[in-house]
Amino acid sequence: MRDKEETRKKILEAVGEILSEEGFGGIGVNNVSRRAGVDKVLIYRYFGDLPGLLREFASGGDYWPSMEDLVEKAEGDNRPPGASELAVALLKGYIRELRDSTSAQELLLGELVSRNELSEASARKRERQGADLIEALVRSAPEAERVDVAALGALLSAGLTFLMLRARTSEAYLGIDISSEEGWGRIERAMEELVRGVMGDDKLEGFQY
Amino acid sequence: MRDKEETRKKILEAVGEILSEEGFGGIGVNNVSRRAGVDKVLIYRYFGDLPGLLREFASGGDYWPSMEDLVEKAEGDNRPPGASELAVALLKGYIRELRDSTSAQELLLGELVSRNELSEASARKRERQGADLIEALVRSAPEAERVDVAALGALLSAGLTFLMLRARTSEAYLGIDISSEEGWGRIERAMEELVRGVMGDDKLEGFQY
DNA sequence: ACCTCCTGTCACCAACCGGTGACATAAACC
DNA sequence: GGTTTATGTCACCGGTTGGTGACAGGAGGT
Repeated sequence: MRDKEETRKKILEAVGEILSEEGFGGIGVNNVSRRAGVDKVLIYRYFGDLPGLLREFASGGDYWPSMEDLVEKAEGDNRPPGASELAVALLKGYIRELRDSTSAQELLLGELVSRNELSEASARKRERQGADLIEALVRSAPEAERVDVAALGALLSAGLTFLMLRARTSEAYLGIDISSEEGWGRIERAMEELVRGVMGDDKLEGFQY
Repeated sequence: MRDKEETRKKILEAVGEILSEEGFGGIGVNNVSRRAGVDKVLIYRYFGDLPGLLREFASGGDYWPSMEDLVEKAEGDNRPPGASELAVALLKGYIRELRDSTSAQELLLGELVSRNELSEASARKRERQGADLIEALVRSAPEAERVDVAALGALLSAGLTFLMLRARTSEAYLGIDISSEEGWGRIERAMEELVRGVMGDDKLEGFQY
């Protein structure tokens, strides 16, 4: 009868380990309990069932880059420039952060393949963060009345996310080598061009003349 | 001792049915044989093992919209306009075709979640088709020297694909309602703006003045 | 008629899945 | 000290997975 909280922590940690090492498919009562060095019946006692465990993991996890991280990573040390630069920096920060976090990738993949389980909690959490981010971007973008910033952000971040997930099992996508830094450079540059083309300084320069 | 080819066909058809009705997760020797009304040992005799069956299904399937379909659906009845209009039309055709084909979605999802199985064959097939399409687009686009058309196409089609897969398990993404036609209208319009902003007629109009 | 070969049927395997009931044991309270 | 209560252990359940060996039966060749 040592430490209930300790055991709970070990179980939750095991979920994170499996997620980042074995992937979404490795999640299961038997595997989690084995990895945590704990009897699986404790999972049922402390979390109800497997979905309950995943729900708790998803709601309490720090597996996802916070909006503050992204903004910080995005702004760097120079003063806030135009909205297009901010958007580009945010998206770059997003994709770089995501490329480093295998558990975030697995979570994303899990949300894609099946609803119910851990999907809802983590999806809701990220949805809220993302919506905040978009809202902040809309506020700082004068062209928000002209273009649908939310839809643009959704489409571009979705594209980056898909290519990231895709890179896990495939080496190329439409001829782009998404397993190399060179390929990701092309992707980032294309993203930058797209953003600038729509809300970028091209048009601002035009207004200046 | 009736018809070996008939049995093979029934098995392959069962794979397709499961894919479109139960999803990628429903694929399995037992399930396939049950649905085909056939003993599962025949799967091993005729296809070696499960990966072999999936490989054969993926290589022989017509589950994927051909490039001709897309171009046809894209061009409609007016003469080929600018490259940006063609690109927009192609992407719209792609996403509409994909939204209708649940088996294509499942295949895509399967490629994302695990390599090896049916992923390689179908991925290679689509990769080839997609690369052809991009190549055709590059040829018809005078701005191909200025912008990386392949990277743009990859990013945008990836974004559309992700949102499509996402809509299967989630209702919203970054505040966009991806379960409604209204939300998809916003996505399509955003995509159109992005393409036009980079290789669009905005700039061409500018040149006319 | 006989023998061979191929198609199809059936029972079975070990390993896994999520989940449960019975029981030991150690701490906490009286 | 004795009793209660919560923590942890163990064996087991039915059902699923991918995969295999033995055998029936019908078609074709001789």
